[in-house]
Amino acid sequence: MADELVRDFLLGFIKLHILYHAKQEPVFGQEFKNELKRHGYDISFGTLYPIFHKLQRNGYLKVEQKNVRGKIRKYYSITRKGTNALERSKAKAKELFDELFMTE
Amino acid sequence: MADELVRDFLLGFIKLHILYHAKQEPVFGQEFKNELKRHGYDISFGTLYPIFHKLQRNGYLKVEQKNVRGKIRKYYSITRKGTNALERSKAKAKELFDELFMTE
DNA sequence: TATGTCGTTATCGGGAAGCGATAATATGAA
DNA sequence: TTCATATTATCGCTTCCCGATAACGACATA
Repeated sequence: MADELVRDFLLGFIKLHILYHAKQEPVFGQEFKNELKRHGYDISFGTLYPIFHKLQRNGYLKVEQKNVRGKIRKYYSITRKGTNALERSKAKAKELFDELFMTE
Repeated sequence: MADELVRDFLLGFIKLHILYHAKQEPVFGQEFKNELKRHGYDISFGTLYPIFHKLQRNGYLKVEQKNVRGKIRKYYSITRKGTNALERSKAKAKELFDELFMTE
Protein backbone atom coordinates (compact mmCIF):
# COMPACT_ATOMS: atom_id res chain seq x y z
CA MET A 1 0.00 0.00 0.00
CA ALA A 2 1.84 3.05 1.24
CA ASP A 3 4.89 1.00 2.00
CA GLU A 4 5.41 0.61 -1.70
CA LEU A 5 6.29 4.28 -1.82
CA VAL A 6 8.93 3.89 0.86
CA ARG A 7 10.30 0.82 -0.83
CA ASP A 8 10.64 2.64 -4.13
CA PHE A 9 12.45 5.37 -2.30
CA LEU A 10 14.79 2.90 -0.67
CA LEU A 11 15.52 1.17 -3.96
CA GLY A 12 16.32 4.42 -5.69
CA PHE A 13 18.47 5.37 -2.76
CA ILE A 14 20.31 2.14 -2.21
CA LYS A 15 23.30 2.69 -4.46
CA LEU A 16 24.11 5.93 -2.71
CA HIS A 17 23.58 4.17 0.57
CA ILE A 18 26.00 1.41 -0.36
CA LEU A 19 28.64 3.86 -1.54
CA TYR A 20 28.22 5.84 1.62
CA HIS A 21 28.88 2.79 3.77
CA ALA A 22 31.68 1.51 1.58
CA LYS A 23 33.33 4.86 2.12
CA GLN A 24 33.33 4.45 5.91
CA GLU A 25 34.63 0.89 5.86
CA PRO A 26 34.65 -2.20 3.63
CA VAL A 27 31.24 -3.80 3.38
CA PHE A 28 30.08 -7.26 2.39
CA GLY A 29 26.70 -8.41 1.18
CA GLN A 30 25.42 -10.46 4.06
CA GLU A 31 26.29 -7.81 6.62
CA PHE A 32 24.78 -5.04 4.57
CA LYS A 33 21.57 -6.99 4.17
CA ASN A 34 21.40 -7.61 7.90
CA GLU A 35 21.94 -4.00 8.74
CA LEU A 36 19.16 -2.94 6.41
CA LYS A 37 16.92 -5.46 8.07
CA ARG A 38 17.74 -4.08 11.48
CA HIS A 39 16.37 -0.82 10.18
CA GLY A 40 13.26 -2.58 8.96
CA TYR A 41 14.11 -2.91 5.30
CA ASP A 42 14.27 -6.28 3.62
CA ILE A 43 16.10 -6.54 0.34
CA SER A 44 16.74 -9.92 -1.23
CA PHE A 45 20.10 -11.11 -2.43
CA GLY A 46 18.62 -11.40 -5.88
CA THR A 47 18.36 -7.64 -5.78
CA LEU A 48 21.40 -6.80 -3.73
CA TYR A 49 24.20 -8.75 -5.38
CA PRO A 50 23.54 -7.56 -8.92
CA ILE A 51 23.71 -4.01 -7.57
CA PHE A 52 27.07 -4.63 -5.93
CA HIS A 53 28.32 -6.24 -9.13
CA LYS A 54 27.22 -3.33 -11.24
CA LEU A 55 28.78 -0.76 -8.93
CA GLN A 56 32.00 -2.69 -9.17
CA ARG A 57 31.75 -3.13 -12.93
CA ASN A 58 31.30 0.62 -13.30
CA GLY A 59 34.33 1.31 -11.16
CA TYR A 60 32.61 2.76 -8.09
CA LEU A 61 33.58 -0.13 -5.84
CA LYS A 62 36.58 -2.42 -5.63
CA VAL A 63 36.43 -5.85 -4.08
CA GLU A 64 38.79 -7.88 -1.94
CA GLN A 65 38.19 -11.46 -0.89
CA LYS A 66 38.85 -12.43 2.67
CA ASN A 67 38.65 -15.72 4.46
CA VAL A 68 36.88 -15.26 7.75
CA ARG A 69 36.58 -18.33 9.92
CA GLY A 70 36.71 -20.57 6.90
CA LYS A 71 34.12 -18.61 4.96
CA ILE A 72 34.82 -16.39 2.01
CA ARG A 73 33.63 -12.82 2.11
CA LYS A 74 33.85 -10.18 -0.55
CA TYR A 75 34.62 -6.86 1.02
CA TYR A 76 33.69 -3.91 -1.13
CA SER A 77 35.30 -0.55 -0.62
CA ILE A 78 34.84 2.68 -2.49
CA THR A 79 37.14 3.87 -5.26
CA ARG A 80 38.16 7.39 -6.07
CA LYS A 81 35.65 7.44 -8.88
CA GLY A 82 33.02 6.19 -6.45
CA THR A 83 33.90 8.88 -3.95
CA ASN A 84 33.55 11.58 -6.57
CA ALA A 85 30.26 10.17 -7.78
CA LEU A 86 28.99 9.89 -4.23
CA GLU A 87 29.81 13.46 -3.30
CA ARG A 88 28.25 14.95 -6.38
CA SER A 89 25.20 12.73 -6.26
CA LYS A 90 24.72 13.30 -2.59
CA ALA A 91 24.58 17.03 -3.06
CA LYS A 92 22.05 16.71 -5.85
CA ALA A 93 19.96 14.21 -3.97
CA LYS A 94 19.80 16.44 -0.95
CA GLU A 95 18.88 19.35 -3.14
CA LEU A 96 16.07 17.34 -4.71
CA PHE A 97 14.89 16.08 -1.39
CA ASP A 98 14.84 19.47 0.29
CA GLU A 99 13.69 21.64 -2.54
CA LEU A 100 10.86 19.48 -3.65
CA PHE A 101 9.74 18.02 -0.42
CA MET A 102 10.65 19.86 2.73
CA THR A 103 9.44 23.22 1.50
CA GLU A 104 6.43 23.41 3.71
CA MET B 1 28.12 7.95 -15.05
CA ALA B 2 27.45 9.51 -11.69
CA ASP B 3 24.23 10.97 -12.96
CA GLU B 4 22.80 7.49 -13.03
CA LEU B 5 22.85 7.57 -9.24
CA VAL B 6 20.89 10.79 -9.15
CA ARG B 7 18.48 9.48 -11.71
CA ASP B 8 17.82 6.34 -9.70
CA PHE B 9 17.21 8.52 -6.70
CA LEU B 10 14.79 10.68 -8.64
CA LEU B 11 12.93 7.68 -9.98
CA GLY B 12 12.51 6.16 -6.55
CA PHE B 13 11.42 9.51 -5.29
CA ILE B 14 9.06 10.51 -8.06
CA LYS B 15 5.83 9.09 -6.72
CA LEU B 16 6.26 10.96 -3.47
CA HIS B 17 7.15 14.01 -5.50
CA ILE B 18 4.01 13.73 -7.58
CA LEU B 19 1.82 13.24 -4.54
CA TYR B 20 3.44 16.20 -2.87
CA HIS B 21 2.66 18.44 -5.81
CA ALA B 22 -0.81 17.06 -6.28
CA LYS B 23 -1.46 17.98 -2.70
CA GLN B 24 -0.60 21.63 -3.31
CA GLU B 25 -2.66 21.94 -6.47
CA PRO B 26 -3.97 19.83 -9.34
CA VAL B 27 -1.19 18.70 -11.65
CA PHE B 28 -1.16 17.46 -15.23
CA GLY B 29 1.45 15.44 -17.04
CA GLN B 30 2.88 17.89 -19.49
CA GLU B 31 3.31 20.61 -16.89
CA PHE B 32 4.88 18.25 -14.41
CA LYS B 33 7.35 17.05 -17.01
CA ASN B 34 8.27 20.63 -17.89
CA GLU B 35 8.83 21.57 -14.31
CA LEU B 36 11.11 18.60 -13.77
CA LYS B 37 13.02 19.64 -16.84
CA ARG B 38 13.41 23.16 -15.52
CA HIS B 39 15.14 21.57 -12.55
CA GLY B 40 17.35 19.59 -14.90
CA TYR B 41 15.57 16.25 -14.82
CA ASP B 42 14.23 14.67 -17.96
CA ILE B 43 11.65 11.96 -17.60
CA SER B 44 9.89 10.60 -20.63
CA PHE B 45 6.14 10.30 -20.98
CA GLY B 46 6.60 6.59 -21.40
CA THR B 47 7.76 6.61 -17.81
CA LEU B 48 5.58 9.37 -16.43
CA TYR B 49 2.10 8.50 -17.61
CA PRO B 50 2.11 4.90 -16.42
CA ILE B 51 3.10 6.23 -13.00
CA PHE B 52 0.20 8.66 -12.92
CA HIS B 53 -2.14 5.90 -14.04
CA LYS B 54 -0.93 3.57 -11.35
CA LEU B 55 -1.24 6.17 -8.61
CA GLN B 56 -4.78 6.77 -9.76
CA ARG B 57 -5.57 3.08 -10.05
CA ASN B 58 -4.38 2.58 -6.49
CA GLY B 59 -6.53 5.43 -5.22
CA TYR B 60 -3.82 7.94 -4.36
CA LEU B 61 -4.84 10.37 -7.07
CA LYS B 62 -8.14 11.36 -8.63
CA VAL B 63 -8.40 12.83 -12.09
CA GLU B 64 -10.55 15.51 -13.66
CA GLN B 65 -10.56 16.38 -17.34
CA LYS B 66 -10.52 20.01 -18.34
CA ASN B 67 -10.62 21.68 -21.69
CA VAL B 68 -8.02 24.42 -21.78
CA ARG B 69 -7.81 26.46 -24.98
CA GLY B 70 -9.15 23.61 -27.01
CA LYS B 71 -6.80 21.05 -25.49
CA ILE B 72 -7.77 18.39 -23.03
CA ARG B 73 -5.82 18.15 -19.83
CA LYS B 74 -6.11 15.61 -17.07
CA TYR B 75 -5.67 17.29 -13.76
CA TYR B 76 -4.65 14.98 -10.98
CA SER B 77 -5.25 15.85 -7.36
CA ILE B 78 -4.53 13.91 -4.23
CA THR B 79 -7.12 11.80 -2.41
CA ARG B 80 -7.43 11.26 1.30
CA LYS B 81 -5.77 7.90 0.93
CA GLY B 82 -3.00 9.58 -1.02
CA THR B 83 -2.57 12.19 1.67
CA ASN B 84 -2.25 9.56 4.35
CA ALA B 85 0.22 7.57 2.29
CA LEU B 86 2.23 10.68 1.56
CA GLU B 87 2.51 11.76 5.16
CA ARG B 88 3.57 8.38 6.42
CA SER B 89 5.96 7.73 3.57
CA LYS B 90 7.44 11.17 3.86
CA ALA B 91 8.31 10.62 7.47
CA LYS B 92 9.95 7.31 6.73
CA ALA B 93 11.81 8.62 3.73
CA LYS B 94 13.22 11.48 5.73
CA GLU B 95 14.22 9.09 8.45
CA LEU B 96 16.04 6.90 5.93
CA PHE B 97 17.65 9.84 4.25
CA ASP B 98 18.94 11.40 7.44
CA GLU B 99 19.79 8.36 9.45
CA LEU B 100 21.62 6.50 6.75
CA PHE B 101 23.17 9.27 4.82
CA MET B 102 23.53 12.63 6.46
CA THR B 103 25.12 11.26 9.59
CA GLU B 104 28.51 12.73 9.01
C1' DT C 1 40.49 -39.05 1.39
C1' DA C 2 35.84 -38.48 1.69
C1' DT C 3 31.87 -36.43 3.43
C1' DG C 4 29.28 -32.98 5.84
C1' DT C 5 28.42 -28.35 7.50
C1' DC C 6 27.58 -23.67 7.02
C1' DG C 7 28.31 -18.83 5.90
C1' DT C 8 28.40 -16.52 1.84
C1' DT C 9 27.99 -15.47 -2.92
C1' DA C 10 25.85 -16.39 -7.57
C1' DT C 11 22.28 -17.12 -10.88
C1' DC C 12 17.70 -18.25 -13.10
C1' DG C 13 13.15 -17.16 -14.76
C1' DG C 14 9.08 -14.72 -14.72
C1' DG C 15 6.99 -10.57 -14.02
C1' DA C 16 7.19 -5.57 -13.65
C1' DA C 17 9.26 -1.05 -14.74
C1' DG C 18 11.79 2.47 -17.73
C1' DC C 19 11.73 4.76 -21.99
C1' DG C 20 12.21 6.31 -26.85
C1' DA C 21 9.28 6.25 -30.61
C1' DT C 22 5.04 6.58 -32.40
C1' DA C 23 0.15 6.92 -32.52
C1' DA C 24 -4.22 8.70 -31.01
C1' DT C 25 -7.27 12.36 -29.43
C1' DA C 26 -9.75 16.60 -29.27
C1' DT C 27 -10.44 21.20 -30.25
C1' DG C 28 -9.87 25.73 -32.48
C1' DA C 29 -8.07 28.00 -36.58
C1' DA C 30 -7.61 28.57 -41.38
C1' DT D 1 -12.86 20.16 -44.24
C1' DT D 2 -8.33 20.21 -43.41
C1' DC D 3 -4.54 21.51 -40.49
C1' DA D 4 -1.88 22.49 -36.51
C1' DT D 5 -1.02 21.81 -31.87
C1' DA D 6 -1.15 20.50 -26.98
C1' DT D 7 -1.84 16.64 -24.54
C1' DT D 8 -2.39 11.92 -23.45
C1' DA D 9 -1.75 6.87 -24.59
C1' DT D 10 0.58 2.78 -25.93
C1' DC D 11 4.10 -0.54 -28.09
C1' DG D 12 8.29 -3.20 -27.88
C1' DC D 13 12.58 -3.64 -26.28
C1' DT D 14 15.68 -3.56 -22.58
C1' DT D 15 16.73 -3.55 -17.92
C1' DC D 16 15.51 -4.31 -13.10
C1' DC D 17 13.32 -6.80 -9.02
C1' DC D 18 13.23 -10.79 -6.33
C1' DG D 19 12.07 -15.44 -4.48
C1' DA D 20 13.95 -19.79 -5.12
C1' DT D 21 17.66 -22.45 -5.81
C1' DA D 22 22.30 -23.67 -6.71
C1' DA D 23 27.21 -23.23 -6.13
C1' DC D 24 31.38 -22.34 -3.65
C1' DG D 25 35.16 -22.76 -0.35
C1' DA D 26 37.27 -23.73 3.77
C1' DC D 27 37.23 -26.27 7.90
C1' DA D 28 35.92 -30.37 10.83
C1' DT D 29 35.40 -35.01 11.49
C1' DA D 30 36.57 -39.63 10.77
